[in-house]
Amino acid sequence: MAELSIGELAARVRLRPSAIRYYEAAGLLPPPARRGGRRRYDGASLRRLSFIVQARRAGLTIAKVRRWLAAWDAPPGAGSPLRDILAAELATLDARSVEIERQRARVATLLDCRCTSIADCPSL
Amino acid sequence: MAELSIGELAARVRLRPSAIRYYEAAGLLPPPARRGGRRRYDGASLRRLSFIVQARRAGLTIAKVRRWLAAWDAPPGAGSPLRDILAAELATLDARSVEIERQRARVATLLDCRCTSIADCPSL
DNA sequence: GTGCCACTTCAACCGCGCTTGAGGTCAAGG
DNA sequence: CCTTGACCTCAAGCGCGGTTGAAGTGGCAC
Repeated sequence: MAELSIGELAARVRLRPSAIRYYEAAGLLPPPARRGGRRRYDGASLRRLSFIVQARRAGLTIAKVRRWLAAWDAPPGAGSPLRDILAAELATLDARSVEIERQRARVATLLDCRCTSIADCPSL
Repeated sequence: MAELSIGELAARVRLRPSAIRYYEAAGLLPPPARRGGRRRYDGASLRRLSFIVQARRAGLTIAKVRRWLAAWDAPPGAGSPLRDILAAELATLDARSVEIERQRARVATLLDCRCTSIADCPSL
């Protein structure tokens, strides 16, 4: 698995090649090595991409992921606000989590109560 | 608070009036009563809209919210798969929750480890 | 009456996150 | 040699979730 084509890489993270090219153009993935004009990826690319995919699935925007990776890629100690950025991300992740938990509670409530309309539900 | 204009209603849920008109056009909110051509909302509208806003903040798409409300609005017992739909929603909410928790763990890991690049992070 | 502001409709536009299509290249298999 | 298929670039298009702008109306204060 030393080297992967864009198609193989895409298959590993369940994306389409077009999405990977898009991420590259968006500055999330560095331009990879090429052979015969075609992109060749390695294990590091795969790990970075996996991280991006996870972040996207957790609801982060492309812009946030980019800022994040950029902070991470910056020379360590070069005044990078990495820890602040990460901490802020933790906070927004937690906020999302809270919203979801709230909605979950509402759904559970609706399942329990026998009211006939959301607008009239007494427990809402 | 018996009657609300669209602007007042919007203020209560921190939306813009345009978003409320959009929801109405999208079939999430029933066309309200009018006075002098202007929409007039009551407490039931407010509760329904609050529910919609919460659902959106929890990450549900407009289409899902619509299907959901539609199932809820259907005559009770008329073969409405309400409980199934709600159960499915619970599952997707839980799935989102898991993704977020995963990402949170990754972030925490990154904060802990001192690696210099995401691609090289040993604990990823 | 005359501002003025919130409201009305309708169509057009926007940013996001990709996907799709046109038109071309490259490498392998028969 | 020829086809097949994955790849390349670049531009355009799409679905979502609204926002914005134009052109007009309602109702209240002065």
